[in-house]
Amino acid sequence: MQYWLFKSEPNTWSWADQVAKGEAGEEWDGVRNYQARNFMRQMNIGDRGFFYHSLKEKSIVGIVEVMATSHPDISSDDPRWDCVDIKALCNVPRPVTLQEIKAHPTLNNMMLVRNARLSVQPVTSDEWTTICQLGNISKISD
DNA sequence: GCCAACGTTGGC
DNA sequence: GCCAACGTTGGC
Repeated sequence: MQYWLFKSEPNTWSWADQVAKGEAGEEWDGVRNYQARNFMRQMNIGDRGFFYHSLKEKSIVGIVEVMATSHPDISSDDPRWDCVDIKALCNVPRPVTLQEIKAHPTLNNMMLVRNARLSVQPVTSDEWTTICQLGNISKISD
């Protein structure tokens, strides 16, 4: 299993919006960046990701699961763009802030720090574990 | 509100 | 193929 990070402006698409979709999930559409698209093409069903709120909040607030692999993004008439579908798995009881990430020796080299603008990014298993600990995520139910 | 970082576009 | 100009994003 691989780990990822999905970044969203909360006023455009928030964690609450994602949670409201429940098991139905939602297409992660609208990505118009080759690097982000290529990461989505690498995703498999069951991969997990952090849901990050940019702008004012700047924190990881949720865990999602990839429920459909990459397919054409119907929100674009340009065939270049693909997207995956994700569903909310659980909340992060104690949101992990960008400030903490930057200050943490295991996390301060994350893509989120190095390239804040990339909207879909890979996360290493070390980073995943560390953030789960910081966020008080004891166990993710299946 | 400002600006740095990054990506894209288009002229040459 | 280079690079200047421009638009967008997101942290501060």
